[in-house]
Parts: sequence; structure tokens; C-alpha cells
Amino acid sequence: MPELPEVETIRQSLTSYLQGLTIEGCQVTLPKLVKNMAADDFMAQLKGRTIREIGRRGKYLIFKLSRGYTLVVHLRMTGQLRFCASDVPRPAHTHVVLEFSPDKELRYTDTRQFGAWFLAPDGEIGRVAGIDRLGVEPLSPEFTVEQLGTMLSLRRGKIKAVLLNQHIVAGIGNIYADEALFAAGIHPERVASTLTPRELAALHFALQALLTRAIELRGTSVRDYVDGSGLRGNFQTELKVYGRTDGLCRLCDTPLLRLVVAGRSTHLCPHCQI
DNA sequence: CGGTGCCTGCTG
DNA sequence: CAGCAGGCACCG
Repeated sequence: MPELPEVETIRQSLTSYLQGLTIEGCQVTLPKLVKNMAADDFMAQLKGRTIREIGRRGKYLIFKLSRGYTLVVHLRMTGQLRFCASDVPRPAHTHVVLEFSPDKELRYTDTRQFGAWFLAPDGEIGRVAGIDRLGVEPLSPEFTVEQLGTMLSLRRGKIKAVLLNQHIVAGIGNIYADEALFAAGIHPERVASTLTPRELAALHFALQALLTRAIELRGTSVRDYVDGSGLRGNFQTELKVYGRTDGLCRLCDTPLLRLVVAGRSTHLCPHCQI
């Protein structure tokens, strides 16, 4: 479900609720979500720990806990984290609950059950959760045109597949890949190593501008996405190609195209993107 | 690299 | 009823 802007919005909203709170209890009712230990051990380890701060890396949420442990959550397609009063009925597909005093809960719902939870000592969590192998953060100073050019010059795959590869740039998913390629005028099936310097600059600019704007608008809510208090985002109103199958290009009125690239539904303007 | 599986629910 | 869904790991 969520890509970098959505996970960042969830991080911000949860921070305001959870920072400094102590986990009074934990219930896991879908044990397979906990990837690196038995669910019973997970619940026992979490109880009594305080949430110091909440971070993000790519599409991963990172909860720094007291006494040297870190909790990592990946929402995959349909995971949601919502903080609310304990007496509000729990929605369907609630698989993990963290309890706080007085009478508040963090609920994890996940219709498709693809999510992933990890708990480990601070020094091990990166390797355990796979965060160590992520590529550059696209909104960090380390993400430069030169660096993007170097990475893409080594890739023989299609540019869309490369953008979706979390080991190269972290946090881009299907929506922002399609939108960035449209904004940069690049066809999603172009071989990554063949982009011109002008195209590299346009793609770098488009990625940073889109992700920044999408965070400002608190994410894109096409289907399931909501933030930590259940609020939808607003970036869907600014989508130029994603999900606009049968629509016309907003720049040139050409009918938009839908292809499958890298196994994913892909939206583009065949006139503007070459 | 492409193809498939993981799951459930919604849409046409 | 088939097809599709904002992700990712695994297979050959």
C-alpha cells in the first residue's frame, strides 16, 4: 500500500501520539506477521518498553524502544497502523494490538496479511529486517544527480523496474515511479543505462519534487491508505498518469496507455514519454 | 531478468 | 466470474 510519502506521514502522525508512551501489553493474533521470532516471545519482549522515537527508512517504520531494542514494521500492500481509544470496536483484520495507558491502543490491520514485523536489539535490527541493504534515501543530501547517474549507468534493466528496486533508491513504489517518469518525459521501458544527462536531471528533480509534494499533502489515498489517525491523504488529486487508464494526457490530450512493466501495472503518455 | 506466490476483497 | 490491487521474496 504505502510508499515513502505515506510511510513518512504515518511516522509523523504516530510520533505525536506514541513518543514517550510505554507498551503495557501486546497481542498478536496472526503469528506469521512476526518474521524473526516466535509471536509469544515478541509479545513478551515488547511489554514494558517505552517508545523513544519513530523513524523511517524507505518504506520501513522504525520504533526505537527503551532498553536497547528496535521494532520495525513494513506495511506492504494493505497494512494500516492506527492509534485510537481502546473502547472503539476493533476493525476486521486487526492482527496486532499494542496497548497503552490509559485506554489507548495502536492497532495494525492488514487485509492481505503481507505485512512484516521485526524485533531485535538495536545493533542487529538492520540486518534482521533487511534495512541494511536498502538503497539511498531519495530526499537525503546523498541523493544527487551524479549518484543517480552512476547507479543507472550500471543497470541494463528497464528504468521502471530499476526505480522499483529498493536496493537502488529506497521508498519508490508503483504510483511515484509512474508519476516521476511522466514528469521527466521518460518511457518506463527505456533501459536505465541509456538515459541522457538531461533525462537524469529531470528524473532526479521529478522524484524529489513529487515525494516532497506528496508528503506535504499527507500521501496518496487511492484505496486503503490512511495515516496514524485514520485520515486520508490528498496527493491523489495531483496524479497525472497513475490510475488514469482511459484518461487523456493533461499536457497533450493523447489517450494514456496502460502496460505491464516489471510485472506491475504501468501508466504513461505515449506522446510525452519517449 | 521475467514469472510466481503470498492473501483477501473489490470491480466490471 | 476473472482480473486487478500502493510490495516483495523467491525461483529458474
